[in-house]
Amino acid sequence: MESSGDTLTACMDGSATQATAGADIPSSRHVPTAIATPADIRPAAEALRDIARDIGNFQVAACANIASKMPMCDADGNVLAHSIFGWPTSKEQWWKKPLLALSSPLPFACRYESDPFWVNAAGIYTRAPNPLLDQIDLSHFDELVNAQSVIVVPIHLPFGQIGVVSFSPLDNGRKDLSREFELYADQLEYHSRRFIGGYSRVTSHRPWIPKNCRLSKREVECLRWAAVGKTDVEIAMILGRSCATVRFHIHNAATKLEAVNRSQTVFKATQLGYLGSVAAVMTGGHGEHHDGAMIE
Amino acid sequence: MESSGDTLTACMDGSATQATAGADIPSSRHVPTAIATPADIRPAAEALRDIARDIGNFQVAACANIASKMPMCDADGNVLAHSIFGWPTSKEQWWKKPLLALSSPLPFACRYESDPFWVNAAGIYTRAPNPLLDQIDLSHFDELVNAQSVIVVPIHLPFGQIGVVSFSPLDNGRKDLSREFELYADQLEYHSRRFIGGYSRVTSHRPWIPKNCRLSKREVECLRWAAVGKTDVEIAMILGRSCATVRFHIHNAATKLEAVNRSQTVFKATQLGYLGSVAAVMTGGHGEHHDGAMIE
DNA sequence: CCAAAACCTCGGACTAGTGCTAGGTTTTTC
DNA sequence: GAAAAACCTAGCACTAGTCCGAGGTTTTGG
Repeated sequence: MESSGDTLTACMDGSATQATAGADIPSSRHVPTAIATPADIRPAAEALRDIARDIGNFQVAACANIASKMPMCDADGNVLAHSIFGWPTSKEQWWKKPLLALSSPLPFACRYESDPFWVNAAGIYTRAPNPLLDQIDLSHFDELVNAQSVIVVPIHLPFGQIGVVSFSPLDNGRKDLSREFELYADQLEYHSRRFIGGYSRVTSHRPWIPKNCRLSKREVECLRWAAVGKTDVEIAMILGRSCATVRFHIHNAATKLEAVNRSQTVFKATQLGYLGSVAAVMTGGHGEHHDGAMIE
Repeated sequence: MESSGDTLTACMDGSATQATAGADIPSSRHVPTAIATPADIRPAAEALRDIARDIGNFQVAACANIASKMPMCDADGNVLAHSIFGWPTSKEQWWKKPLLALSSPLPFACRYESDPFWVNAAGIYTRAPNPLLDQIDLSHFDELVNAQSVIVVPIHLPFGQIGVVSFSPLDNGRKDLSREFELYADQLEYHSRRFIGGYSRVTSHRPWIPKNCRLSKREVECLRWAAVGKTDVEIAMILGRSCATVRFHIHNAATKLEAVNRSQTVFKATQLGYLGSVAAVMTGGHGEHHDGAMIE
């Protein structure tokens, strides 16, 4: 209990509230779950494990990218789930069952929510209502998640990457985590974010360099409609331009993003947040009540 | 100074560190920057403004979606930048200049980084190195950002939405925020995240419901290659399958995601994190050293 | 254990959509 | 007022999407 408590006091409260009064703060605050180099992964994972245990007797499960089945490993290639977080090493399909909670409804919920939440077989409990989570199928919760309940921290990262850290009570059988969630969600979120963010930074090299990717207004406008499935002809009608013009703009955007075709252009533009979210609302909508153009 | 100090002590430290010892914690901790309903937007913005001022005499600038030029407004339609954050109301192109810091290099940096950072004309300073930020052009920093330096909190949200909150010193002329960043980044990040996250939740309705969007392994595999610009023929060669099979899988994925063509399929799959990040590394790469398949 | 339901593998032909090259026009910038 | 962007247009070769079809394999559920 002391390890997590001290750390948090130091990094989240103590320094900040007194600083304007001129208190002397150590210039390099050590956050145990932060990761700067691959060598930090193991100690950071251990720190996260200890914090979770001390706070509420939780077992940790972490995934840096819900799109990948690659397990998280330390600098020497040891799987964190086994070597640190204490999940059993079942020989076959070890990643399917025990890599925890990630089998089914949890990653789905993470796609739709950025705030921490907690789950049991009866529902998903968020701090603020999110209708999208109500549609998630929890019918096989018990089998898919090795616990009666679990606290989940979704972590949305650049380039469309989604990570997740889940905390399940070692005292199995607990079905209500509302109190723990209320108390510890902020801390768990903070450390999870540091951990997953740092891990992603040091492990995934992204050599992609869209040098001059300053898309123009028209280009984004066309891309936006293309992303929601409109064809050249439709976009041309919507924007009141010729079909060829639409193609020109999209081709220009592709050049700037160093993409070879329309799909890759949409993909890269989405990853970079050019089409973010607003387009989603248009999918089922009637257009016209959208935001209009965007920052050029 | 008292308002922010008290609040932070209560919500981030006090409760957490003592809870395991059984201290009695109020069941509903009030976070002033949290937003549950549209009516909360205004008080939350005021709280954020006050916190920023009290902490380090900062002025706030916020954008819930860097892809949209729509300004953030309260429930009555008042632009927060003017009515609360205190930015001047220039008649023409008000959103271009003063909405401030958001004009140029800042949103770009937010696309590549999920951790808070601070910037001046000489560079971008992160807690951990990020090569992608070194390529950003800061040559016109002074004109584009109405300050000599600024602390930036990027906020990555579901559906590929990217928001940002920036804090610029009211004491203009300050060029070094390293100390302030060290001390306050965590707090600023916490409140910014609550504010932007809550704002996005209550303002953007996303009626999109991909009911059964459980993509199969092959489907994601094909989509992944399609997203990086491979044609059907290329994907067929890569996977050792026929061209018809590749089309079958991608068409199936499109059906599940309720997409009408390939571009929209890639778009939706990207928004949902199915193609996240891993594919980016393949763009400039030589394939094969990728993660392989993904969770089905 | 069997059956149903997914999933996966293929082929061909036709239509709609896209990529690309080569221009011209308008607007912005210096 | 010239240069540089950005914007607009057109036609042709190619690619992707659709519709038709056939079968095999793995999961699911009774």
